[in-house]
Amino acid sequence: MLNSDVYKAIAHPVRRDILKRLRAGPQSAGDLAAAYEMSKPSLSAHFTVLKEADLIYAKRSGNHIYYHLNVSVAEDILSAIMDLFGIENLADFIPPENREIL
Amino acid sequence: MLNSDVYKAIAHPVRRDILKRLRAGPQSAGDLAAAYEMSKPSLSAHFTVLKEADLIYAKRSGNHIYYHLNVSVAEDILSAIMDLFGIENLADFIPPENREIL
DNA sequence: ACTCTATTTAGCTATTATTCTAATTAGAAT
DNA sequence: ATTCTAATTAGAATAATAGCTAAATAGAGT
Repeated sequence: MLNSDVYKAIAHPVRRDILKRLRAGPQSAGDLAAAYEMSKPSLSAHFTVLKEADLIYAKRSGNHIYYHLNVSVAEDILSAIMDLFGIENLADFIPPENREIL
Repeated sequence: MLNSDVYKAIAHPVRRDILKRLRAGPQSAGDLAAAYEMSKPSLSAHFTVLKEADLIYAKRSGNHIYYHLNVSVAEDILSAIMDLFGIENLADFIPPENREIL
């Protein structure tokens, strides 16, 4: 089941932006910090929230810490939100021009 | 675009539960209040948050106020979250046993 | 062992969220 | 017009979030 902290984690715009940045691949805490007008400790706190929600995970390499997006929870979030709205037929949400992928 | 308040709105378990209840159809504020061990004013505050996020809307009938789920924002939320995780192929998230619906 | 760099933890303050009780509003019905 | 019911708004207390600076930790390199 979906970690309930996920909802709180994605409630903050900076944390959502961090997730988007990590889509392109892992990034170090410092690289991420450079992207925001915010102190490193504040960013670090956001990393902690995202980690506790299991949305990212950290790997140390040397004295850098690289954060990775945990894509595996995405499916859980999507189905939880579909459940929230009682959406059963996911196909309705695939735009017509993409339907041939099936 | 998706109202940014949506994320905060669904961050609270009671508010998520309210949405789930409204899937079955509109319900009055009082009926909803009866379902929670919480004062009516507190529930009312949650309704306000959900309204501001455009997730529900109210219709008065007599001296009851009926809350309706705003299903039309569901698609927006789903695509925003897919975007968050860089998911492009939604079909990957339809379980095999449901794929014949397409 | 010392130092340098990267990052986190600690401690603090300000803001926002959540809850309550009491008071108010809105409409219906007598 | 008064009263009853349904729901909200007002006001206050407490808890949680988010930001900062300063201090601590972890590992790499000298």
